[in-house]
Amino acid sequence: MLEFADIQHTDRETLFVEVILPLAISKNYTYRVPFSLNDSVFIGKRVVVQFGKSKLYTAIIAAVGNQAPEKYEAKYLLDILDDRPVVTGRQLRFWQWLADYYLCNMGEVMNAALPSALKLASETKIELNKDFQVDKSTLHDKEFLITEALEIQNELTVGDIVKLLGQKTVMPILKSMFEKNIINISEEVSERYKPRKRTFLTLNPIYNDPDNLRELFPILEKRAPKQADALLAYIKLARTQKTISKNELIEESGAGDASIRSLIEKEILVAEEKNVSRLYFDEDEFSDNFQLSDTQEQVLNDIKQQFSEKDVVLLHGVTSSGKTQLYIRLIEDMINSGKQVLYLLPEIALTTHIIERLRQYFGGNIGVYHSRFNDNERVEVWQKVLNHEYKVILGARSSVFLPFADLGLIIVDEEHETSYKQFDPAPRYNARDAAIYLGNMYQGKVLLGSATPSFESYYNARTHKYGFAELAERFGGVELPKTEVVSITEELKKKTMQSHFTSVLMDDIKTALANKEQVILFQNRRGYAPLMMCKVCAYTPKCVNCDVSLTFHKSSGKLHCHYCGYKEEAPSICPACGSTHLEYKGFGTEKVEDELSMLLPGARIARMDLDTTRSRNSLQNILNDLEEKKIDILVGTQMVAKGLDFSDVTVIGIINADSLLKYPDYHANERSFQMLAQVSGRAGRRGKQGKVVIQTYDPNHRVIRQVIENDYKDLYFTEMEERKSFKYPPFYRIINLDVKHKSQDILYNQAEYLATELRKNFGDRVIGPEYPLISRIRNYYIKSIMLKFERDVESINRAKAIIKDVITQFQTTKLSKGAIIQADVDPV
DNA sequence: AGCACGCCGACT
DNA sequence: GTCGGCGTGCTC
Repeated sequence: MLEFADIQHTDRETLFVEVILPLAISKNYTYRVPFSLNDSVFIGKRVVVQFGKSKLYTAIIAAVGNQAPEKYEAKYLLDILDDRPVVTGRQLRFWQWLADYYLCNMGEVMNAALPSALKLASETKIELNKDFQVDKSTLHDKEFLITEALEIQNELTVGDIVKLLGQKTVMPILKSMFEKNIINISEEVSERYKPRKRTFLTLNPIYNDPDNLRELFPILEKRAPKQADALLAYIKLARTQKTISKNELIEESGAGDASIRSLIEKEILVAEEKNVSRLYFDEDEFSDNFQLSDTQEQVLNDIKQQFSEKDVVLLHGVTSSGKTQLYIRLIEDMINSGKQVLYLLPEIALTTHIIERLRQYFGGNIGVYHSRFNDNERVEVWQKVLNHEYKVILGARSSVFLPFADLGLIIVDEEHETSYKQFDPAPRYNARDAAIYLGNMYQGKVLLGSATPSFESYYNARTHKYGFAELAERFGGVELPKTEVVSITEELKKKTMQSHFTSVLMDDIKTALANKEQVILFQNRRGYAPLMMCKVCAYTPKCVNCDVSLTFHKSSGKLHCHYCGYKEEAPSICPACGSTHLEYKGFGTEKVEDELSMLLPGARIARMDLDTTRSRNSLQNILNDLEEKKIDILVGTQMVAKGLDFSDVTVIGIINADSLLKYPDYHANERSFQMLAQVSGRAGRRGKQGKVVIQTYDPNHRVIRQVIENDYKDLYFTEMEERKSFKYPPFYRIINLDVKHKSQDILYNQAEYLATELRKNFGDRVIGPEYPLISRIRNYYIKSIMLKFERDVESINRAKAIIKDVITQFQTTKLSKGAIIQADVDPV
């Protein structure tokens, strides 16, 4: 802490800083800089400030000035945490853009951007005042309890005391105890980042002389064979890597810690303790160069060519076309020109072999960043990006926030993935879109890659806003899967259906099983049956919160709401008329699994949907089982489509394509279509051509017809061909708004009000709030409004201004403190 | 986000 | 009467 005298008795200029606090508040706050820190204030450094009554926060300096605020007395800055800024000016501009674009506060962006180890918040610590003896008999019960606890524990946090007393409001008690001098209350901030230490071993230089080494071995082998083993292992390791840690040696040699310690005592090995990175990297040189196929080579040149004119290029490459190899070439080019590369992947893909594959190529140059890393690891990556130690970052969506110095290229793989969008806490950003802006800030290039590009990106490519490149064949000449459309109606007529399975699909499944190959069946509904209905009075159980019918789950025996999670016991008699004739309509994955196991008793069937993957490791377990061929048939929802590499799946069955293709809403239809294409892309690997069986009641559906007419080529590919000529409606940009409030009535008014305001400007482009249903999550009712535009930036900005205005109105009217929780726009 | 203040109902 | 609930407003 600084002394009062320090401030008063210097005659230098008084500085003020504006800081970003890691809170959901709309303004930056101004603090006065003590003279002692005048030389060290700098934009982007972290500082400690007191905000509110007692809390200390880590804030980021956003601006420095010398103008004293007029309306209030600024508090002093308490401390500066960094010698050098941890956040660059460019990052701060990126944060500002993100906050504006996604309608949130800078503090919220800061929370998402900084690894939490860099944001220390204070812990309120309570201790006994040792200079003061209390007469315990004068204390109230609660005060007595706290005093007793402190005598044993020395130090408690506010949280501890809440638990101790079993009541929520403890501050008044603490306050009075502080005033009575019984306790001390202190706020402490502590650095949470701790470097990791490791012992490294080197051979005593004497033994670099082979003669000395040769003398040593027989002695060791006789007296201490374990030590000899260890030494041998060391020499073996030293051939392939520069540094050898103690742990590695123990693992390699099978010798114990003791043997290695005696080697150190005998001065054969030299131990040295070093701060070590928590991040794995090996020093292996890049593996032998692979060869690009002619097609790949062409496409690579095509992309480079387009980068000379366009900042963003969309690469549409069918599954297994070798996109990653193109990425590697582009990354190599960037590294050679000294620039950094950001390689974005959806969360789920980061668990796979991609990381390993890239590490092989780029060794210590590559950093991996995602949310499963612990905080210390994340800070290390952050620092290494800041210090230019990493040239390539492989990461999930949050890696767009890393402090790049010179970003030359961003690759967004699986560009269409919805997991690039953050939903729950603000900022509700889409990393793909943010990456495009980021690329622009650094004057770098952005490559969007996907086997099933999102429709927005595809549109942008088609209108020449983005460049476009195509990889239309699979790498290594593997054939694309053959697609067969089967009419359920026909098979019903011929009476060849078995439960939900056509004879065609059944035969294919049986053939696959006979060949020890695997099958994936896709049914985009979980549960057993999505609807229960009384045969007599047509009563359907509905969710008490949301306006949807409840889905029957056989595993729980309950009716579930898929919107809000509400559950109730499935009735055995109709609650409306008392009839016992209740029937289940439609079917979900549970039922498919159920019926299939009756038809194919020998097959090992597993199910993959939200219900079976809810617990931590279950998804991984299912994938492992599939990999190890412990599963013959996997029944699943859209989850089975998500970029997973299944080894021996040769047959994909779409149980009912109509459920995907008949949404009333154009956008939902697009998404379903994409899903269909993604699922189909999973068929056939490792030299085997796959087969996709699409079951439908409606073989005349546009999409289905197209599959047939296009000679069973890759489904998505043909659809995209179709779209080139814009036979189908133009693409919309959408603003999605979710309004939430605890009271249903107020929510309704708010949603109506917002919609009315927007309608004044945009008329019938505003959809809702009647469109989707009110849903209820925890204590909040949520209602969605949608705004559709033909692509027109000016309208979007106007709409955003109106939305911002309404948000402020909501915040300032006492009537309703509901918030617009989401406002999401396509990239501009 | 915290935390205080103020208003209300329900308990020793 | 006060304890504790919750809504509202403020924090440089």
